[in-house]
Amino acid sequence: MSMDFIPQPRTCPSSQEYLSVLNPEQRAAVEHHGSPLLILAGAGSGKTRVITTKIAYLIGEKNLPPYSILAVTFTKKAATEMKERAIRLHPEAKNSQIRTFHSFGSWFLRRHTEEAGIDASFTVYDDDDMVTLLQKAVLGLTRQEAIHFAHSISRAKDYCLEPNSQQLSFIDETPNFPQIYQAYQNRLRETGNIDFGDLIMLPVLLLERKPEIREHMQRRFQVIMVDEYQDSNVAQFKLLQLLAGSNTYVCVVGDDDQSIYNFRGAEVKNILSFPEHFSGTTIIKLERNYRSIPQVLNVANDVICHNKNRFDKILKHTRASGDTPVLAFLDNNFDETDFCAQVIQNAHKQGIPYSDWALLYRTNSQSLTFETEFLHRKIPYVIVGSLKFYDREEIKDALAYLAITANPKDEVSFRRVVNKPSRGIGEKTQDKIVIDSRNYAKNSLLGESNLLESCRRIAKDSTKKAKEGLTTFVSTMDTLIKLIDQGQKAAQPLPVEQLAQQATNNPEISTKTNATSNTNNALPDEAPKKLSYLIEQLTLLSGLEEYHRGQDEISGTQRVANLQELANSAALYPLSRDGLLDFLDHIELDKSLDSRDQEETDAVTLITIHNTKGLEFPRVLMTGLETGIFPRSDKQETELEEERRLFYVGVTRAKDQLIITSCKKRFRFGKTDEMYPSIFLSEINQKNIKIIGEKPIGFCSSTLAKEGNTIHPLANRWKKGVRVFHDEYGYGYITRSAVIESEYVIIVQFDSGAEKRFMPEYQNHSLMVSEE
DNA sequence: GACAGTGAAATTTTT
DNA sequence: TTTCACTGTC
Repeated sequence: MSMDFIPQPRTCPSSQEYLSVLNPEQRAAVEHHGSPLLILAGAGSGKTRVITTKIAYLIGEKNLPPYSILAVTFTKKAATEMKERAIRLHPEAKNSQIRTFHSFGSWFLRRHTEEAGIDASFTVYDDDDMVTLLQKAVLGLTRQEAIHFAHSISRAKDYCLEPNSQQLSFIDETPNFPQIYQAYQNRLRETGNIDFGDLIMLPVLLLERKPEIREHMQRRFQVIMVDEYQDSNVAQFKLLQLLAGSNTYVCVVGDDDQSIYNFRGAEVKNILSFPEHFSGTTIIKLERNYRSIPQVLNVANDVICHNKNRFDKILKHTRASGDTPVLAFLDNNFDETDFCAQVIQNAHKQGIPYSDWALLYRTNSQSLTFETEFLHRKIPYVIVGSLKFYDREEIKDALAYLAITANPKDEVSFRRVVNKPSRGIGEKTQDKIVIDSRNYAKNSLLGESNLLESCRRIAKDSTKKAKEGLTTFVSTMDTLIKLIDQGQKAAQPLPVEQLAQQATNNPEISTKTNATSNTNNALPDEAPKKLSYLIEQLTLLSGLEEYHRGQDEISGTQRVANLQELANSAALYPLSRDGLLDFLDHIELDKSLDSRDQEETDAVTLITIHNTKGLEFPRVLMTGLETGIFPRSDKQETELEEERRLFYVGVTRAKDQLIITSCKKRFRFGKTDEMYPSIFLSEINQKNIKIIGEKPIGFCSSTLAKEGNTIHPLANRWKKGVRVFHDEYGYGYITRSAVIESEYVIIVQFDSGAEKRFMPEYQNHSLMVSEE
């Protein structure tokens, strides 16, 4: 991780200084000790400040060893920022564990691979890899089904449910789901690798079953803090419980209004029931918002108060008055792109830096038009979170070669590249090799299977073409493995020191720090021993480069350049097994981060709203506020409430300026769809927002009648849930009704998927209540 | 086993 | 519009 390279500030504030900037509640939270602590912190109330200050305070004032502090959060970006800020307050914080939950899981498992029954050089399978493996573990699944079950398995792991759990039906009611899960799990263990869910679940199981590991961890971490606690899932909650010994100080921070990951297994009840699980809990509320101007908070409050399932709380504003947020109605998404670009450029002319701006959207796909336009206008931007780079075919291929180099049992990566570029090794041959490897593992006393060994065996009685192909592949892999092992040898001298250091009570000044210094002190060998060298060799030897060079010429892509960039990004890692694993971890757990260490550039941030959690920006453009996009669907009340919380999160990112856009038309799937304003827009009180552009017909902020209260003459016949038929659109249900400027309006969700708005009074016979 | 041609589906959100 | 999974032919 990049954090090891963050320059330390010349001067650090004294504890007097950093405590004096806190308000009484924040200060109480920092100084609190002796019982579990739950901090209920509204948006922008300075909770990251509290956590980082608390870390500095514990190290500086309470003389706690930095490595005994564990602070976890959810997104990599938030973790990085937390670490940076903590280090600014106290340089020793660099030796504290400040990580995402998943990277903590990885850290933990790397130290306990044997007990966990996984390969010492394990890598992490992503969702795609899960699907590939599942299709091989359970034959006959279509891709769709495999995606479905892979999803269910992930959910099961979020709840820490094993294949034999009685509660699995709660996740997926398919009768043979437990068998499918079990088959997948067996196959996964055969590869020696793990998936994302395992990063949390395996540590939990290990801590449950191995008292000595648990006790060691509980001694190790005297303080555990969790940020964004409202988004923890059951497995993460269990992990926290197991890590916390009787003497561990536990402090969690969260806000139920910002819970936006329920779809991924997050349980708001974790935060609600925290005091029950940690007896004697002290609760501190942070209700003063320091981030946003009052006008922004008004908009946020207008909307969030429409949620029924929430604690009533008051966000008190502390800042001086600013500009009223703007709601811009635009004709179509190209106008939207233009408008946003224009706003940013105009501001730039007046001296407002690009980096003041964040452009928010609901789905990653929305970023594309902005990217094109910004490139065109030469507006610098950075994209956060889209899998852009690491999701590219050529990059995934190269990474698969690397994964096999690390772990030759990696079936998924093996299948991905054994025949790429084409070597005449089809699926049949692949199956043979994998089966051979699995049989070997079962029959051999050694128990170690190895796909490369199996390739050699199978090659013997294969057709000429396949034989040649296999030989080429195996010799490529052999060379790569030799390279990395030579590198490892070169890096030997220091790991001894590392062991010595571990003996002294400070187990992991991360392997990386040492490994990096290894390279610097490396043996006086010829070439510089960087991991980039391995990647360069890989792309050449495997034939990937040549293959993609051809592709580049045909379709004008940049694939060879991308491969080179991947190699460059590995320059910070040593050519060794540890270096390779670090690199792969870094990529797998941190796809959001740009491969280049983010230089301080003046650029607009393009980001999904989910990814903004924990971040703030001086100026925010929130785009695509249209029904069907945001909220995506309003089928279910609970889902709508989560979308509303997401809106709340987006709005409360803004410090000084907020602009919201909504289009009447949107071009997608090769055609233009008519769009309607998001329901959230009508929940904003008229006096709190400045509307520009032509209002869509029938739109009026904050006069949309609440459901059930409608007393319009038409309300009885045309009410929510009624089945209707339309001449053109067919059958559908009324999903919403309202009185808008004294007109009765309904929204119909048609079976065809279309969603339309009608005024029944004027529909005559094209729309009627179905007698079906 | 490779490849060209087809038809249908596609956009949640993340580690 | 683009992409990807599936089918049939060589």
